Amino acid sequence: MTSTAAPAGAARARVERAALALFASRGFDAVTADEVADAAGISRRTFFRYYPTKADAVWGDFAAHVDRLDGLLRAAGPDRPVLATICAAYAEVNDYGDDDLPVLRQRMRLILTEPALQAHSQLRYAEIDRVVAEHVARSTGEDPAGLLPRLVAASTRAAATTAFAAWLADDRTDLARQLHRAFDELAAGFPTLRG
Amino acid sequence: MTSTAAPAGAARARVERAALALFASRGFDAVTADEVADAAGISRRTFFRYYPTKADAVWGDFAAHVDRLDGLLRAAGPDRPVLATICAAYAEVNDYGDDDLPVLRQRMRLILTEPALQAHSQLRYAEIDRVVAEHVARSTGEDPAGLLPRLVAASTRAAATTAFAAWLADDRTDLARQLHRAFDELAAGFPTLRG
DNA sequence: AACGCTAGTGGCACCCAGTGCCAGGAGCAA
DNA sequence: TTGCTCCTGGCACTGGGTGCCACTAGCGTT
Repeated sequence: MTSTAAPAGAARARVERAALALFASRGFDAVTADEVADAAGISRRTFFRYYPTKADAVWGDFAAHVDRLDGLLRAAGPDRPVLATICAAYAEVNDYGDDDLPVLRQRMRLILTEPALQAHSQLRYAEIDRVVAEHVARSTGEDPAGLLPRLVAASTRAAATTAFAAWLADDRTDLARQLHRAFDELAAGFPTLRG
Repeated sequence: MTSTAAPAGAARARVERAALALFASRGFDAVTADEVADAAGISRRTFFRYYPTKADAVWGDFAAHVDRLDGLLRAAGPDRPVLATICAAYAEVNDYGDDDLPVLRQRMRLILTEPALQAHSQLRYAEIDRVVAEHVARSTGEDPAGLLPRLVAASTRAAATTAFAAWLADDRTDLARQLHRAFDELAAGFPTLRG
């Protein structure tokens, strides 16, 4: 594997691109794993070695994503408000270059739209929540399994996904702005509701 | 169907009880749909007519649940704070008698613990979010698809599920208290984080 | 050059969730 | 009895996911 004709992760990347394209054009359920494998030039069996489920092909290397988020949270100064730190970490982790933005849009549109992917996303979100809850626990000295860390993790993740949805619906605004809008509402206890 | 030997929904209830018991004792994935059907005394085919997926057998009549929530939100006075209304509605919908509490515990433990059910829950939560977001939209005059209604729906649902988790972890407190703790934190913008 | 080791690959068979189709059978009305 | 309707169960089929095994490519050893 170390150095075949193509570099190491090339096949994986090809699979991911093929999967995204097929799912986006024909719908997640209407595309079989065989078709994705064929389009990527590998066998069905190998496809399921790259990605344990069909849904995982949409997420790419999500573990690295979570690791980056974890690193950002651990590196954040303890003086900063916790919610601001989490918002900044979400924003930075999802700060793609202009070339990769269309891919991110396609990916998020699928995840937020297709029921099967929507369901699967909960499992991925749980990994994020774990990392965020641990950060809150470190910051406050509480048990990561306690109410507050879990609540902050779940709420901020709700804010993030809502921001993603708003960003998808409106092409003109950028993601960071939507994230800040959502987190500001959350941090202030939804002042708009009282107005 | 109108009146066979047993009342109409008896078979459905039997399926639900059998499913809950089997899933709780051996794990959701380790139990096949055939086994649940056998235990309930019906055929596999009929099982899938009662519940479209194996996971749905755990949720029982969830549509009625959502309808009740919707009714409570629509009936709430407009003078009351929105978050308080939502919290009260969540509490009332989940206010079971002492006899049914063990069933609720079993159900929620499965949903929050088993990965497959965790994933499936996202689809059910989406129905709740729709109803809550519409309520917020009615209260504020905004578009139900806008940022604020979606954000409030997602955040309050996060608070509710977190309260459920805390309730499951601690047998002594009741669910309503946990719901209020979580919603109070949320409504105040997590004051504990600043203390 | 021949040997063995290792790692990735693909084919095959299998299990299980979910679905479409069709053949009964129970109840009811005329 | 006949016809209609609704529920049920059996059967076959698709598709996701997995365990097993055989093959091959690369690489170091002798």
